[in-house]
Amino acid sequence: MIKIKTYSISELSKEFAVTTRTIRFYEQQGLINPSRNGQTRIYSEKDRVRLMLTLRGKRLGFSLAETKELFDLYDSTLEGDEKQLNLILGILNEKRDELEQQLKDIVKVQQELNSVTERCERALRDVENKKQKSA
Amino acid sequence: MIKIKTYSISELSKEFAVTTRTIRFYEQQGLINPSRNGQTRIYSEKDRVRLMLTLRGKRLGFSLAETKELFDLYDSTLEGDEKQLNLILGILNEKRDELEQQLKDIVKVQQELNSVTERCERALRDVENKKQKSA
DNA sequence: TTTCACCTTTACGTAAACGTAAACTTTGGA
DNA sequence: TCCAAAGTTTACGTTTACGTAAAGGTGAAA
Repeated sequence: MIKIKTYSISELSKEFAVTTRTIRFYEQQGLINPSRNGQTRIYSEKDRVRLMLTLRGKRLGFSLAETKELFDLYDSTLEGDEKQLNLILGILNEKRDELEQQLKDIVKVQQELNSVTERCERALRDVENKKQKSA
Repeated sequence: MIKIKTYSISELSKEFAVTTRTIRFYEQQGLINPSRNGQTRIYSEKDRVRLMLTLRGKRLGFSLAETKELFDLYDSTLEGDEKQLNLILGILNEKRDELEQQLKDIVKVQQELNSVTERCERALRDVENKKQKSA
């Protein structure tokens, strides 16, 4: 009998710093699929990974529906027919383009942040200089 | 008399592919500040840039409130005292960290997308092989 | 002059992503 | 044996970011 590591809802909630409400909500939206021991939810490693991926997606502004779509795509790659598989590849390419755009956006915002920081540091030096003079 | 380029709401709405409702909403939230000709809004280049930045922020999952905070920070760099300026620099550093995290997230998701794509292409080749055999 | 495009305000509606409260069961310790 | 901790379902509430009428002003072209 091989034992596979499982997790309780509170364990996952602590590990990822989200409420149990959030985790149950993700299940309701079809993002995770824990098994049950009676009423109690039991989370597998796969559930844990999907939770992690869901949260990572969130940080990138993915909606839960988008993330679920990707999960469903992934699951269907093992059984899809040719047309289905080509469709999936198309969607994956779209996502790839989105991510490319996001990368560009991030770089631009980083540059803007740097420019604001410089402006701020200049202003700070000006204040210092004034203090110097008035002393 | 120097003429400065201005924009109507529908011009901006077309350029950035958002509804006029969206643009007015952003104004209501304090993100842009068009002047008026009678009732009609007149957008300056600064308004246009802020709209652009707001939309870029959105693509990165920034809330309108967060973006507004950055705009306000930027505006206050020219008049802030020392304490204020240091506070701003602190917030900027936080944002920088967030962006770093986002960059890492993007790279990971890109890798995952690639892995799904490969899996998908393998499945596609398998289908092809089967077709070959049965022929 | 009237029609059309474009602008306005006001205001209720909505989807997403949870928060929060109520009411209940289950289970391992003191 | 009894309590506290952790689990459950149900369901209404909340915030964000707009959508979607409704009702009206304005200026130019036909």
